[in-house]
Amino acid sequence: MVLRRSFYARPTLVVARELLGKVLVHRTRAGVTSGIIVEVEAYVGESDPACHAAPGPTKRNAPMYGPPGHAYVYLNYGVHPLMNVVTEPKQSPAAVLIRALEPLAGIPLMRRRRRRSRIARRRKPATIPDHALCRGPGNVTHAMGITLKHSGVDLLGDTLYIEDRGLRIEKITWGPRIGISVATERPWRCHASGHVSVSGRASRSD
DNA sequence: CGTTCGATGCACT
DNA sequence: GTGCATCGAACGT
Repeated sequence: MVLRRSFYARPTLVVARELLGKVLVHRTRAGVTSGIIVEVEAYVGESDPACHAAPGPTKRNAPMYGPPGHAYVYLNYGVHPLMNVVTEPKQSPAAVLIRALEPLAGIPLMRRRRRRSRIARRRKPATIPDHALCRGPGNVTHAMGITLKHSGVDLLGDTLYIEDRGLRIEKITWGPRIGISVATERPWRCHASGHVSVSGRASRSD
């Protein structure tokens, strides 16, 4: 069943934890891709220096100031769209970054998308293992076909959404968020402990 | 094993 | 003009 608005309209750290085990689905003309969410990060409001809402409202971060249950997608390093899910009940700018999935449906399509992505095109052909297709936030968006055009999209629509399929991830680990230089003491990243599709090296071994 | 570094585009100051 | 919530190849140890 597709997650309702009320799922997202809760404190960001709660939504982050609850997103583990849920299934992200994207339906396109090319086909359906989906995967189990196994790694996320919380970015919580203007008081969080690592959150894109820290400088206040801008054109880019506008979706975070809107209703929960929408996507906030932005381009990172000129190469990678990163996908967030907008959270919190009111006009409180916060979101959860989707960092890794365990691929379920559309694995051949994911692999095709990864191979034709800008970075992959420059290097020699190498077969990407299934479990690495959506490992890392940039890889998630490439494999799922998520672009900047999805920023602001309602996740209660019928093309990009998140489902509860009754999966329960028992063991999770909280730790510092990756790739940021401020507020590194806040343990606002969580992932399925020891999962092969989780990004980072030390992270997968615990 | 570990670290460094280039690619690349857009929003923001 | 600057600086990224990254990726992975290429190098050093």
